[in-house]
Amino acid sequence: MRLTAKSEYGLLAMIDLALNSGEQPVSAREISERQAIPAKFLEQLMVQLRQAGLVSAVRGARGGFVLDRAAEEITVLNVVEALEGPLHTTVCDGDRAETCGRSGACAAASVWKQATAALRDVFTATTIADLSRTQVRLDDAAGTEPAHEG
Amino acid sequence: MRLTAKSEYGLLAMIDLALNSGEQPVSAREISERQAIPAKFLEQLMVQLRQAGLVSAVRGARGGFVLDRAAEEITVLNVVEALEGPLHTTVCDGDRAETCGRSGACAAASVWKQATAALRDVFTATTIADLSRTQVRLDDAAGTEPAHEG
DNA sequence: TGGAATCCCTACCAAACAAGTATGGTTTAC
DNA sequence: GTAAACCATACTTGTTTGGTAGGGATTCCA
Repeated sequence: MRLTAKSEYGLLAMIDLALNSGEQPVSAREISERQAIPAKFLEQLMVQLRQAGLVSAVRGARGGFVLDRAAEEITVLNVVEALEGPLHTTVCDGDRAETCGRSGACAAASVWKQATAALRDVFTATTIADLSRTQVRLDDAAGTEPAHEG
Repeated sequence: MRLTAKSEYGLLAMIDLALNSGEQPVSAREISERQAIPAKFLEQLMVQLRQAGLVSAVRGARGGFVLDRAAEEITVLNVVEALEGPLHTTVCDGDRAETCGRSGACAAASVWKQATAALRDVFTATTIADLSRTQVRLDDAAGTEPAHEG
């Protein structure tokens, strides 16, 4: 239940990959420059995305990353959980659940559960493909420097 | 977009007040003992709840707190925002919104907006009265030490 | 009148976390 | 064999979390 810059950067990176990786992989440096993400920080995120099975890495010169499945098959939830860990309630959880005495039988807990479920719904309903299309549309409308080149 | 122990404690305190304050106000110490919340920490939260206009304080001996309006009229969002501040997006916000270049025209931002809206919906749909009824039902079903006495 | 209970206020603190930075190793194309 | 890239680990700096400490100010009650 905690969203940080990691999730934002992660989404931007995944959108960038969806839009720019064709035959060739896209290097972390390219993404970092295009999306204005600190290079070394992005490197760490790419490792997590790889470990989560969302991207594949190509090592060595001319290496980089490619999406490991179709952008339609990667949800925002996949990216967020890869970077922030499983989306759980944060509150009324773990230790507290026992120390408060009413293990599970707590009215407050139901609200947190609903909140988590609502977030999960939103994050599951949107894919990287959706966001890529949205981004292209926004870039074209603005006529500014696009995040995609080809 | 960040939920901490404050919100949990705050909800428990509000439910406790709804269930236990009749003619007499309920002291922070009573709440702290019944709900297993550190006493001095709860005191701070009660100040915030008072400043947000959710509870009224009665000072001096035999003093305490009472809800400032009907439990039906106090939403979870009221309590959460009183304790955590306004419910905004955390990510793609503030500085970042400018530095990333695409001021507003960012596909990722739309997801965070939807997420915040979804949370707001959940928190607005539930009142302290709802939670109090739920808590009574849970306590009765469990047959354990209840959080209400009258 | 004087405790004692209670809210009120400010300050302080340790641990965890966020968001990077630094350094170097390993793999691969050219 | 060198440069480009990923990979791994450790460190840093500032903020937040979840409290604690210590003393006020107010009010009931004996």
